[in-house]
Amino acid sequence: MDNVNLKKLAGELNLAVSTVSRALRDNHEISQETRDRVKALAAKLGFQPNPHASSLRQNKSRTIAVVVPEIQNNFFSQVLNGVEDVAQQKGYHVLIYLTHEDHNREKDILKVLRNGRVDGLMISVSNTTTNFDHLEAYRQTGMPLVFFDRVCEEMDVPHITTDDSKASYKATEHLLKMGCKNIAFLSLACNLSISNGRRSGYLQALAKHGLGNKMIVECGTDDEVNRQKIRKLLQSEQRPDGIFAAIEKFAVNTYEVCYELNICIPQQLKVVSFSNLAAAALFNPPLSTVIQPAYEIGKEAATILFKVVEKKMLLPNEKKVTIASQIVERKSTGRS
Amino acid sequence: MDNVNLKKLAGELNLAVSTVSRALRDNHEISQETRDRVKALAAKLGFQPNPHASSLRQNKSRTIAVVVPEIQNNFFSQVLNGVEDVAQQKGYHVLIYLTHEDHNREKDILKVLRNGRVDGLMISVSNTTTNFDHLEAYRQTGMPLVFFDRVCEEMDVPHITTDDSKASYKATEHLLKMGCKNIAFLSLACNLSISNGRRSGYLQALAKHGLGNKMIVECGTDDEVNRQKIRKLLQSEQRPDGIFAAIEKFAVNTYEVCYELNICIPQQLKVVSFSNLAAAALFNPPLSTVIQPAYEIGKEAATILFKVVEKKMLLPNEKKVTIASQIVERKSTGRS
DNA sequence: CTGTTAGCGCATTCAC
DNA sequence: GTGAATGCGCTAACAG
Repeated sequence: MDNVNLKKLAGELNLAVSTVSRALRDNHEISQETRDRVKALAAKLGFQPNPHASSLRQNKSRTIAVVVPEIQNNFFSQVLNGVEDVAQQKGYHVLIYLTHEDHNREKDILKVLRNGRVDGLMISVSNTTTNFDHLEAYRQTGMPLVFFDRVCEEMDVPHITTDDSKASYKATEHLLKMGCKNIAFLSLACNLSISNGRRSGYLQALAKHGLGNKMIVECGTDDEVNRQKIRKLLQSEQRPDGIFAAIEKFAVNTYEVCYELNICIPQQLKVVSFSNLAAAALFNPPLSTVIQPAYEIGKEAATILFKVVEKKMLLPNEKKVTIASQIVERKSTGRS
Repeated sequence: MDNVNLKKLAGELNLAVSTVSRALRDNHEISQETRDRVKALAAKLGFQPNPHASSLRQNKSRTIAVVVPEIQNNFFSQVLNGVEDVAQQKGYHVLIYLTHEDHNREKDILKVLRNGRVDGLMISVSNTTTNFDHLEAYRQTGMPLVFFDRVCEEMDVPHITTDDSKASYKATEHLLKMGCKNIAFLSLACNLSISNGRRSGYLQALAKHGLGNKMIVECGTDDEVNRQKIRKLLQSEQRPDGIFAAIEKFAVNTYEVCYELNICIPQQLKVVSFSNLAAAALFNPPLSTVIQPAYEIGKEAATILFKVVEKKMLLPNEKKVTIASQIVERKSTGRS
């Protein structure tokens, strides 16, 4: 493999390596003529500087890491889309890591990244993460860090989230408005440290409207387990007339159980869910959704991360960015 | 930033840098005792070797690149999931690049990767790619390359695909079996070079059953344009009684138009589509789908790529891997 | 078994 | 304006 490098260019042009290096980086000490010659040859030979050598020398890699629980999920893939757009535009590279909601994987990933492989890291923490030492250790190295969506509120780093609590409040209120008296919340099994705005928005709405009988069912990753829990809920004595699902998956599980038990949506049960699925409109019946601004979150998080990486000052309002979610009302919460 | 490196470890332990390096890599020339001492201190100080230095020195980066048209798409995100699983297990890192179906972006990305940043590359080419010089140039550097899903058949590198043509044949035959006489195919606007098995499977099935009246409608990325084309199709004189969508998006557009025009699925129109959307079962009516083995494709492609990277011989059957898609028949193609 | 030396490719001093 | 020399942190060849 005849790698073309600075030395080779220098040889062909009878110049010093350092001159070539400077010419390519448009250093003003180099004459225009030399710059042009160097660039012409570089283009001709398809020269690409070795990124490891540059990174080693300059102690920066023009690479960021994105750590997410999963990617089989419209929300995170749209976030990644936003991140990649900004990164590509700024000439950065994006490393992707999946934790699969596993705290240990998350720890391992962060450990490996604590060494200059990347210039910065953005993460949405796993829901099994109860302890933030690994994040703290990462931050201690001085490397830029940004949280998005699933944040660690205790840490003083930029957060980019949606208005979970408010959106959740509105979604619950919407169910109440449509006549529900008895609303269950299908919650992510969440530890205390991770912000749990969705749950609190639900509770606040119930409290505000004087409905104390909260029903919170914790669901997880296993579809069959979720269906069992929902089945039990819908067959219980005080069966709810409304369900608010914290994530799309749980709404899907709810639909499945309703088909199975011949429960009519929305007549017998109204359903609303956080979801970024465009096809929710095609469901039977069309699913009312709380749509998170996923792409924007990714874009914003990346933009802020790059600002930190490039040591620009953050404006005060860039330290906690909240982008509003949007409720789309469809038949699943319609009047019977 | 008090970076801990080999030199520092060596200093603290009164050893040579090279000894420390070898100890950490479990070189058998180093005494067990020394190895233990070194490792203990490394663990204590949280030492992580600088990846750029290693990469520069060893001329490999333990990193691969995945280039896909988009990620907002269940198929590609499941592929990525498979890739990441294998990579994480093998201690590799994954760079992700999106082309947004833009040939020029694809070219730029490949150009930048032609310099040792990654040890190998897997790509599903953009549908605007008509010229493969950039891929050929990449391959010329000797770097491992693997195609998946959208391949360039002319090039002699491993291909991992699903049995597009066969699956497409079966899906079309399924529509025929359910009574369709007039089947339209909603096709990706595809150039000739990219394998177009889906279209040929459709045509073969029609030919086999003596139905010559093919109807191929080329759809694209813009939803509204697609809907217009489908609207026109469904309002035409020889309106089809079956639609086979090459990708999920087009099926969604079809449903939207059917709702709008009050066309009943499956009574007036049967619909089947390539799709990896789990929620297709919840559609109104549930959508019959051809499910591609996306996760497996990612896993297999990554496994083969790593084999090539590690210079292992490929078995003959690893050069062209085909993993079967699966048809799931639902109400959208049911008897009226 | 361990130390010394050299060099990966590049950017950056410091000379001239 | 340009060149020579240095070192980023690591691994590998060669000594001993």
